[in-house]
Order: sequence, then C-alpha cells, then structure tokens
Amino acid sequence: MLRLSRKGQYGVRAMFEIARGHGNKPVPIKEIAERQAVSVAYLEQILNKLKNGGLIRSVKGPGGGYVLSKKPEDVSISAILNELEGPVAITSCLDPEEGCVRVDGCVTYMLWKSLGEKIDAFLRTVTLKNLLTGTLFKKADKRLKKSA
Amino acid sequence: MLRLSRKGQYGVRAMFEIARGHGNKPVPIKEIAERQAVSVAYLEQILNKLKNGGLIRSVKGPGGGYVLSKKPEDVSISAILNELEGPVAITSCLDPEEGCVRVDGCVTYMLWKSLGEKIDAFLRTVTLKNLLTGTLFKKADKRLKKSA
DNA sequence: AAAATACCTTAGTAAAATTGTCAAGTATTA
DNA sequence: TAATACTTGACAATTTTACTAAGGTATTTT
Repeated sequence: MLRLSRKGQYGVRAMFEIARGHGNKPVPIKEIAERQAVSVAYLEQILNKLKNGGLIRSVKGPGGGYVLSKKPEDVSISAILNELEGPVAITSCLDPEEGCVRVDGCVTYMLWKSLGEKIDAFLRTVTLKNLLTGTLFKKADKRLKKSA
Repeated sequence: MLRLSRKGQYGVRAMFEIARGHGNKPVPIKEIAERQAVSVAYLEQILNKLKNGGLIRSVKGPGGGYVLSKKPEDVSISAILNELEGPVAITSCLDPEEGCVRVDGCVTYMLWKSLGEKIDAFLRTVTLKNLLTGTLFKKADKRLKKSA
C-alpha cells in the first residue's frame, strides 16, 4: 500500500543524475535515460514538469542538457515529488482540489492529515545532497560523530 | 501523491464502527454500510479479509454481526491496513513479493525504505481507541496536561 | 547558412489497478 | 421454518498509470 508512482521515482533518480553533474557540464537527457533504462520521450515529460517548477534549467544546442537551479543541499525530495505529483494527500478529502464531502464527524480526518504531515516533514529533511553523499540523516550523523 | 485506496479507508472506518459497539451487541454489516454509504456487497469483501486476518469475528443469525477480536486499544491502524493491502511498500523493489531488479547502486533504496518505516511506525502508534476517544496522540496529550 | 544536437509540447493508447456489482450460496436463531 | 446475516467467487465498469508517437523549437558548431 501507499506506493509511489514510477513517475515520482524516475523524477527523483533523474534529479540525482543532474545533481551529480552539478558544477560541471549540463547533463543531456539521453544520458539520464540510458542510466535509468527509460525512454527519452517519457523522461522529457517528467523533466518538463520539473523545469516548469523551477527546480532545473535547460541548456539547448550541442553540449546542452539539464542543470540544477539551486544547490543540491537546497533541493528536497518533497519539492521534487510535489512538482511531479502534487502534495501528499492520503485521502481525497485532503486533496486541495477535491475537498471533503461528508463534513460531519469524519473520525479519520485527523488521522490521515497527521500521517500526510509526517510524511512530508520527513521528505523535506532529505535533500539531493544527502543522496549524493549517501548520508540520509545529516543531523543524526553529526550527533554520532560528536559523541564518538 | 501517496494516496490510500478507498478499500483501506473503508476498512478503517468499518473497524471504527465495530469498535464503537465493543462490549455491546454485534454490529450488523448493514448498519456499517449505511453509515458509510457503501454497498453491503463491497463491504463484505473488506470485512472478510479482516476476519481472515483475525481482527474481527462474525456472529451469525438474527441479532448477529461483527465483533472485535481484541480490545480497541490493541488494534492499530497499521494492523488493519496490513491485512487489507499488505505492508507499506513505497516502491516495488521494497515489496516482499517483487524484489529489487537493479541490485547495483540503487541510491534511492534507503530513502524509500526509511520513509516506509516512518509511516508504519506512526500507524502502529495509532489504535482504534485513539479514534474512539478522539485523542490521536495519547502520549503527546499526556505531556501537555502534565506541563499545564 | 545549414546541419547537428538537444530540448519542447500535445495527443493518444494499452495495460494494470481500483472499485465496485451480481448471483448463488451457507449458517444460525427466534 | 422463515428470517436474518454472513460467505464466496466471478466478472464488469471505471480510473489511473505508464508509456509511445509525432511534430515542433531553440542553439551552437562548422
């Protein structure tokens, strides 16, 4: 249950690939597609959304490709998934576009809302930098080093 | 993103209805269906799964219905959703039945695994009792009262 | 200038998952 | 023994996902 769509997964991995090239040359879409074994055409749709969201910029022409708009440590997984799939909304009544039908006495409303907030809070703490360095929990790691 | 299926939502609400009658008479399926505006036939499938999972028992004959197998405080949301939809598996590579294809260097593996664990940890802390009393965060509430 | 490279956009579509319905039962008790 | 209530399996409608296809635009190197 609660599975993330492949689009979201591809998006995060694509952002990771672009982040790897941060500071160097732009990363061409073809290269990303090969690494992920996804078609260029499909990846284009995904990167297009991320571009419209301002997370990446594109450089046209030979030698072109995609570049991060911000530093890797300033791009959270939450931001990426938000752009691709909208906000976390465990139930439709929590979706800003749909809204709750049965207003009266929705006992589970708070449950799903809380869960959604927990999830997003976690995803906001993880950035591309964390993926690059392999340290998922920055603060936890620092604490460990201090106490060691 | 990360939406829970209606089956899961109905299941939790149905368990809530059954929990409300805990200690009294069994709750007939017809009553649950009316409260939730779902067909009896569909609800039957859901309750059947929950019954096979040992979360509820059924009482046949006139005056019969469904009863909780355990006390409300011993039934977590995690247990309910697990029975209906299997374990939390953000990606297919984390699904026990599918497994990971690209074994080498899956940078996002830990990310999705950690997220899944966070989610399940939260859902294990919330029980039907919490829904009944309206106190989602038992411990947090107690702390607040103490410090007040 | 023109050819090559690479991004950009929209429309459509096949497969899979979801969300149910329907029919024909079986078990229990007033 | 009739009424109530649960049980099971098949299957159909709808929606979502995960793409493919096709044509276009922008930039740079030669």
